[in-house]
Amino acid sequence: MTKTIRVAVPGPFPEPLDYLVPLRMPLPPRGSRVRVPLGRRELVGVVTAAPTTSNLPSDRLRTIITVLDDEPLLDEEMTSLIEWAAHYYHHPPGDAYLAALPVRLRQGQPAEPAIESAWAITAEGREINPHALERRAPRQAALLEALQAEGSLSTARLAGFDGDARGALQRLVERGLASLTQAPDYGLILGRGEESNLTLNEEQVEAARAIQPGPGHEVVLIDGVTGSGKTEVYLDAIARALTQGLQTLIIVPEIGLTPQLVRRFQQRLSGRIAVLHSGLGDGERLNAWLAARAGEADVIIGTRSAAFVPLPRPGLIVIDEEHDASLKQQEGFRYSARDLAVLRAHRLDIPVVLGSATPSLESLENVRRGRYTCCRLRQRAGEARPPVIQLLDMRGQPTQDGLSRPLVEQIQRHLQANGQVLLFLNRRGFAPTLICHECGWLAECDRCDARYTYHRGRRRLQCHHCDRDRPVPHHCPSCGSVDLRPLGLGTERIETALQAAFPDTPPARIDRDSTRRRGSFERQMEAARRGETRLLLGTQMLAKGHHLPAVTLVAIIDADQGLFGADFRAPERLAQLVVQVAGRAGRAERAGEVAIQTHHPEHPLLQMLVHGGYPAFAEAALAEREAAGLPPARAMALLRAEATSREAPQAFLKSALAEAPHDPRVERLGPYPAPMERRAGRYRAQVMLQSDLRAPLQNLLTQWLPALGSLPEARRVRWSIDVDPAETL
DNA sequence: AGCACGCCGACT
DNA sequence: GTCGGCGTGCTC
Repeated sequence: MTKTIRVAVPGPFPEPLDYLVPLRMPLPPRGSRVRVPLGRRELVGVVTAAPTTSNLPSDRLRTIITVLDDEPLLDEEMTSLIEWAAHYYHHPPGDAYLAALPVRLRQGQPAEPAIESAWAITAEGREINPHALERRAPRQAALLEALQAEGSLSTARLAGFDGDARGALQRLVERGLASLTQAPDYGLILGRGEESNLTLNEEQVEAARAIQPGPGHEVVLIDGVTGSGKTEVYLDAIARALTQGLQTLIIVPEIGLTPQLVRRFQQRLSGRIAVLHSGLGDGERLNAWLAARAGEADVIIGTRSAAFVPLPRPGLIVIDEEHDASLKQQEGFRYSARDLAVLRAHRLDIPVVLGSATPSLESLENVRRGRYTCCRLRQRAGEARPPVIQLLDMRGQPTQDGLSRPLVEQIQRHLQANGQVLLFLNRRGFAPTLICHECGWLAECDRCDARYTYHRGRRRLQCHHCDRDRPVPHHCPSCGSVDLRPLGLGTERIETALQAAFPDTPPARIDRDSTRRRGSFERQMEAARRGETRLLLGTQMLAKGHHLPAVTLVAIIDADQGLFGADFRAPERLAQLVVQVAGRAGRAERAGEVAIQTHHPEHPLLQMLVHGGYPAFAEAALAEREAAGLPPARAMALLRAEATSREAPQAFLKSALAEAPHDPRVERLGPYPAPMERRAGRYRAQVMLQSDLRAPLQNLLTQWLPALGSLPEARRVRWSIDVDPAETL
């Protein structure tokens, strides 16, 4: 009798599909991969169950092609985590399963690490004096000497020897002096476990004490101002996990996973470290993942997708910069790495640490409700004093390409005092658009409800919302005038203005355009760290986690764009940005200054930040969300739709809403057009669902969504659901 | 999602 | 007469 198994295959299937396993094959257990036929394709899927019966008659079931893993690739903890996430985020389980695996495993390649060949010294080889060989076989002698010193030589190491090293080694093998060995190469980094030269201060000791790796679940929020040494607290806790023989998973935002951070972990921790980031090749990713699964890696540092790394001996999970929006996947399987990590820690019964200088309102709300323990770190290292924030009122001020007089003078002062200045503007290019001075024509993208950004260096107009890129017109397409002028501010323009204002201090511009080349971002930051660059200017990239100890002045060129954003989280983002950027200043003995240029100095958000800092802002923002009935006070989900016609998304959402089960506890808003209705040639609209409690909203979605696919209007749109959206755009 | 089938328009 | 456009439907 043949057996039936349930297989999660990639595709829009709400449930795994059933297949037969022929008698000659071993029955693959839950969590192992199989290759299966689907239509006329062959796919890799993950076994989720071995049911006794199928919903379909067995003559309609097809037979699996091969069993790819005899042992489960994913243990029960992983399979149930993935299934929970697929259910919670209303994403097809097959896609969720495959998204959780490294590409190579998704493609059906064996779950085996790279094998490294190496030549090892034999007992006999140790006894021989290499010089005895020297005359007739100098190459063998050199290699034997190296083998005696190093124990073994990897293939890569052979490059350091002259001539035919392989041949000479072969000779040594024949003489029984060396042997060819094969060992898995997980590509792990070996920690050096060096002692710290600084001791934890009182606050840090208390925070570290709140984190007890190993059995016992607790969520610890480390609310620590920049420079307060959050990382030292992590390192202390990770070191204790290591001594207990337990693994630590550290999740950091994409931009925060720098070589600098990895070096620091390597220097201070004593275990074997696996790093998982986007720059890795498929093979390296697979190795790191397998190292974690095999328990070979003691510490795993990774970005969002590392939330799905298997941990056979888990002891601790750390989420750094827990407020960062990049921890939420923005398309496809829209999971939050932070929320999943907290869930995992709960299920594994281990502690999880959330760290941030500007915690998310979600986490602060959890602290308020007593779900999370909060440790505050207010003391900055080296007695550095908190920066002084001041608002520069731009109203009626003459400006030179966005720089007001007072700001120019302030920069001057800092440069003369041998300080370092960092200017921040969250818009790259020269100007956000080009305008005709004669008729007012604006360079607008024809595929988006947005303007072209003028890039003067490249002499192009570029749309930052789609891939459009075109030459700058010589004259106005509307009236023919040649008087086309840049309108608004971008980093290129500020760079020009700085060059003019400070001819003796060349500015370094750091944005996506200037750091396109591989490694150039790191190089520029390194130059800044050494103090070679005194004047830095850049976007978001500049704000995150890079230590620039000599910065004395930080300027935010334009705070106004963040004050009036369409997204309800825009103020939160601005506040976080201001605080993070401000944290770059005054880390050494000098107190830093922060200058914020704005046309709305009286704005309550800015006032709050200047006078009460982030805690005051967060408290006010939480109260506001409560009053407005927005997250984290209430649960939210977004049904989005997009199509090439303006009507189709609206029509789909309308009939979708008509199908929605009625529940007075779930509020519905819309359909309404997305804040930027047209993007990359597609019109977008959405429906917002909100509820005081998660459960009714979840239940409604569970009942509602399966029916949406069969709506006639659904075929004219691309639609998706976003649970706990990070952005409502 | 991917891939077939099928039914209408312009072309070697 | 065919090549190919993308609407429609299915995959255990």
